[in-house]
Amino acid sequence: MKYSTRLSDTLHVLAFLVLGEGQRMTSTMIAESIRTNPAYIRQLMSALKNAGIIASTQGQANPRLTREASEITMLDVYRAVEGNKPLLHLDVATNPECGVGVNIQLAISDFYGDVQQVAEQTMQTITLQDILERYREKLESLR
Amino acid sequence: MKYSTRLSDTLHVLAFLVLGEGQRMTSTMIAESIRTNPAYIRQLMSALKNAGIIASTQGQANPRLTREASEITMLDVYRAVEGNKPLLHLDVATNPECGVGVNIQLAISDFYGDVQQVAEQTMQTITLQDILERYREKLESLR
DNA sequence: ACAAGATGTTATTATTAAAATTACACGGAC
DNA sequence: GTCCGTGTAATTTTAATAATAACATCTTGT
Repeated sequence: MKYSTRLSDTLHVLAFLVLGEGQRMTSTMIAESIRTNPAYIRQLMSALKNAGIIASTQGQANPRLTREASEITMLDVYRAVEGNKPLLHLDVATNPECGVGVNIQLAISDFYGDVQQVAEQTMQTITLQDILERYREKLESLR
Repeated sequence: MKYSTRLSDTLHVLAFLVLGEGQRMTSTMIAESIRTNPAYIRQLMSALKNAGIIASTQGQANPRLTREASEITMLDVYRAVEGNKPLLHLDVATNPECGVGVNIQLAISDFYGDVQQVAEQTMQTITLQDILERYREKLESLR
């Protein structure tokens, strides 16, 4: 399949909202920056809205954060647009008649849980504010 | 796309080799446990061989670990079969004429690197031995 | 020598999750 | 009421993966 870029794209949307503060951002404008289509952007924003991260009003372009950028973590965004999708994937199609196979996958599952946990802990320490600051540093380093 | 189960499948292969110690495992036998086909198993084992984790001889079924199970980490296996594939994926197709877009992805990239690093550090602490022990615990807890 | 059965490798096809696209109901502002 | 926007569902296209097929090559046993 394709790799999912939902987290990247959604962080991009959020950063764009902050950077364009004051302006009323339409899904079409945002889509142009990401080089995708407005419907996809609206899908991502719909997920953000369900998660309580942004607010918006139908018919009118005025999406806005519901809390400070420093209070929105990468994990919040991941959960909003990827749900509980894990980073590593078990093989759930092993031979059920092979007890070895089934139980090995169960054992592996435990350790994948450990990896998932540290990844999520780290994602929880990274905020939209951090990303915006890093963005500004990138801009400055170009001069 | 499909989710990659190469890491899970390859750990499965390695565990199977240890558990069936003494017996000469053919790719066909292993494939039956994982419910897949022998050619796929041979591809995974070829990657393990290139990484120096197992040894084998052509024409003859005698794959074997080249070092103790306690010396083979989940990260070793990941690198062998997935290379440098990251867990989180940037969107590299953003609009290059939008400086905002490009630089935001660069900023995000830095933080993905942090997540990747803690995930890999954790994978490095998990050994094949750990998985085998957990497997045995799973078996016992069934009684 | 040669047949059987295994590995090692490449090429092709099928599967599947994701993004792209299309369509349209609905809301708000002029 | 028209225009432009959001919200959402359905469909199509794209791309990464596993499945499959094909075959060269090696090892052992007879």
